[in-house]
Amino acid sequence: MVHPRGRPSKGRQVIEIRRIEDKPRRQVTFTKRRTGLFKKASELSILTGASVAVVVFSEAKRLYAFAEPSLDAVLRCYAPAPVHDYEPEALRRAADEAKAEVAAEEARLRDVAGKITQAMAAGRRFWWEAEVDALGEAELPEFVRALGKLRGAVERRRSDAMLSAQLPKQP
Amino acid sequence: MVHPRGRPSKGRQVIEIRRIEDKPRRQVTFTKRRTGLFKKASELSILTGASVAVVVFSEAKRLYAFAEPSLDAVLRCYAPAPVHDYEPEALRRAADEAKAEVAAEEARLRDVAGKITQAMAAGRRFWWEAEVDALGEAELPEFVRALGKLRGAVERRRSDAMLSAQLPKQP
DNA sequence: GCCACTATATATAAACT
DNA sequence: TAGTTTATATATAGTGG
Repeated sequence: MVHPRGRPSKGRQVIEIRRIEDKPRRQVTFTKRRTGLFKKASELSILTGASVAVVVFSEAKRLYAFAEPSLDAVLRCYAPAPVHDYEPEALRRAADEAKAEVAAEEARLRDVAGKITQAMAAGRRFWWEAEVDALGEAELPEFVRALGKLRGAVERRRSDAMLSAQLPKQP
Repeated sequence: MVHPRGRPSKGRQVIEIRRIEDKPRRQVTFTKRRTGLFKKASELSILTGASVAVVVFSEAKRLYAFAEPSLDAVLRCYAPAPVHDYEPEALRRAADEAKAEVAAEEARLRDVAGKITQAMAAGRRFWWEAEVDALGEAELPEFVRALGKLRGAVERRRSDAMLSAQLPKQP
């Protein structure tokens, strides 16, 4: 990089906040700012304990999403604490009760989730004017793949916890 | 503001990205960064034409949301073009009918939107997880049907009217 | 709790690879 | 088409009103 005369870069320039007409520039800006937005969302969640969800639907109809707390964080809340054999009967009974409570709450939340699913699917269609067929699996963007991986992690974590706790298995 | 000695401010300090334990500081940071996040989301949408939705739940269980395009913006897309006085009677009648239909659907859709918000609030830890399950389904929720109906009706009426009025092009 | 301020950390537009 | 660099615009931590 030789810049014998003049500056090596013009540095960041002011841009008006309105649609970027130049397509390549728009694409680059989309990528950079989407990354930045997700980072900010993550930091907000971590710093303040808020739950944050961000969904971005590009002009190219690609879906990107971020949500915190992550599945892992949620699991830490819901996974039963390891129960050791040497624990007193009273403690174990308490743990069992807590577990039942968790299971009930989980079921309730899943029910809500079902309703949310429908609403979100419908809402996405509405807000972003996606074509009906765009809702198909033509593209399984990174978000979906990531969630699939997380799901795997969920099950691993659960079975690990149960093994170490020597608890009877759950669905 | 008198600071005869020492700097008037320490300026922005580096902070680790982890939970802020001091409650008042956490609250202030939440407000500032939430504002910043929404601004970034807005800019991303405007600059690149992407659709963006951001939902934040504070620890205090308060809901903040941002969506672009907004419900209003989307409705503006579907609303029929303004009808001018010099337009033929047939066109104006069709446009009026379409407008009435739009108004009715709009009211209904607002109601659904409210439900979505509530559902998201209720299930904040699980909605994205639930969405994964929905991705394989080909079901058409009532919300989508309503939109399709609305759009179909508007377009049909517009083109019918255009034909009968023999107008050369759309606005 | 909400603005204003300042100094500084961070994000990013352009250029370039 | 994506990553790296540079200079600069923007966000924000800490402070006081």
